Amino acid sequence: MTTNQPSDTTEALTATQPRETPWPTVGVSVVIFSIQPGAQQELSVLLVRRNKAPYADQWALPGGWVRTGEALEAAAQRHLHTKAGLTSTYLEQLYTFGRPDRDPREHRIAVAYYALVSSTAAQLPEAQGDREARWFPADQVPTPLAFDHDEILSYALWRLRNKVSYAYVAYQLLPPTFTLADLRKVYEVILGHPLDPTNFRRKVEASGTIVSTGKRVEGGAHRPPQLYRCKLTPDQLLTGPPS
Amino acid sequence: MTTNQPSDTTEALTATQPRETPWPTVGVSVVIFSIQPGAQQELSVLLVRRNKAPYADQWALPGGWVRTGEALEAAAQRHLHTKAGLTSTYLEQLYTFGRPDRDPREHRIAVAYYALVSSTAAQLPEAQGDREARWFPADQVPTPLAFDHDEILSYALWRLRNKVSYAYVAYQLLPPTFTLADLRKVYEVILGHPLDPTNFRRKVEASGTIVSTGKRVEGGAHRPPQLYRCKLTPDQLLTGPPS
DNA sequence: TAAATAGTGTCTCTAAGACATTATGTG
DNA sequence: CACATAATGTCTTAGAGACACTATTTA
Repeated sequence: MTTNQPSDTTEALTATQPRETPWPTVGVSVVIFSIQPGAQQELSVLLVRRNKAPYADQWALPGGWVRTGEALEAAAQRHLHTKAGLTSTYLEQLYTFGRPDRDPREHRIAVAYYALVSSTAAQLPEAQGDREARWFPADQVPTPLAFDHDEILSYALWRLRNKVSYAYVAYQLLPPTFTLADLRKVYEVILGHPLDPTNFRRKVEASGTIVSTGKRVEGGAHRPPQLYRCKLTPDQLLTGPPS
Repeated sequence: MTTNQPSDTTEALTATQPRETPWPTVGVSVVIFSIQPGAQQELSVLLVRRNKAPYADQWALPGGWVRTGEALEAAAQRHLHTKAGLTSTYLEQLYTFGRPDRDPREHRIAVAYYALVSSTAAQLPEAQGDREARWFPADQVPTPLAFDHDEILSYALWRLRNKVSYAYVAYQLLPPTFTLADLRKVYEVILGHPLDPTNFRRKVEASGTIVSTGKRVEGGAHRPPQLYRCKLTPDQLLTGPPS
């Protein structure tokens, strides 16, 4: 019975034949999104490379066990921190995946979350602990991912693309101050198509979710844009902005 | 260890002090919606009365264990059937509730589903198995419900009200043939406010989701309305109709 | 033919999108 | 001054909602 005891070393099992647990076990998986700073600003996802069977050497979503007595979201935050070295301002439950054969070792249910981290905080990851961790453009991940993580990822992408069009989640991907062009870029990158700068400005300004800091970007080759700050009231967190 | 073995009789435990399980256990809870036929057509929810501690005699959502090797949705369907005697055409995962203290006995995670059953199929329930089962108007349930079921129910209501405004779920609550007034009533009951019959008709007809059967309702005191049938194409299942 | 509900036609208002135009900074 | 991007203003169009009006059945 002790071999059924959950721990992070349980994954060291090399046996790939299914194990009969007395009931299904539970883990969390986290899809971590960010927009990488630099030239090609793309929507990116953090993946870790597995170093144990099953799916050894394949890329996977960070995640792991839920401990007895631990809230689901706390478990997600914990794995976000220990596996990816990140702290997220935004963490939302996605869906729970429970196909009995999704893990060849045993019936393990995964509660999937997605996290948004700001482009400033997202720089550091790389080589976290013993596992290799890397950012990949969201539409160019090294498929197939381990387990059913391809399915989880595409669902997360769908949800994010959906959510961005009716809620103010885009700010979570930006540093504290940003230009309107930055904000627009976030929407464009997530939605996958360009937006009219004119109409975008009008909608965002009408929403009342941003305040000018008075400062401007310096060093640009041309007319410098204003720097804004996000000002979200609680009731604005749900309903939203551009499409 | 055998006392930790999940089974439907585990609930017979009378001890209310928390039990340390090696890891969290998993169950499903199902919010079953229907619109009861008859005079006051209201949005209703099926509840079962608990006959064991904890929360003995209180009303609760039907649900129970997920078996090892059983898919989550299959577990939801099974409990829908055994606890409520119903078969649902529509079953959708809602959210997963995992607060460690949500069940006083142990850390049990609940994957919540909601089901829509047509008003014809919904007649029969009552006295299913040994437990009392009853339909309650969705906004007049006997609070507090057992566990965190109040929270689950209000989330389900929020989701249904939301979903009805962008997806064609209303048809799931109706018999195979129905009048436009019937369909409108479903929307009104879920949304909680009246809709303009004129504009409603226009939108539904424009959506192309209904076909006239050519028949009319007979026996009415006045001009008889047409009977329609739902004709949903796969790509219409997601995006939608009236608000 | 009166009552009641089914079903049609039309108007207004708002918001999204397209796009022309003006403003202001840097080389 | 040339250029590039920021920011403003205006027009068109599609859709939601309000509501006046016509049609058809039964008592």
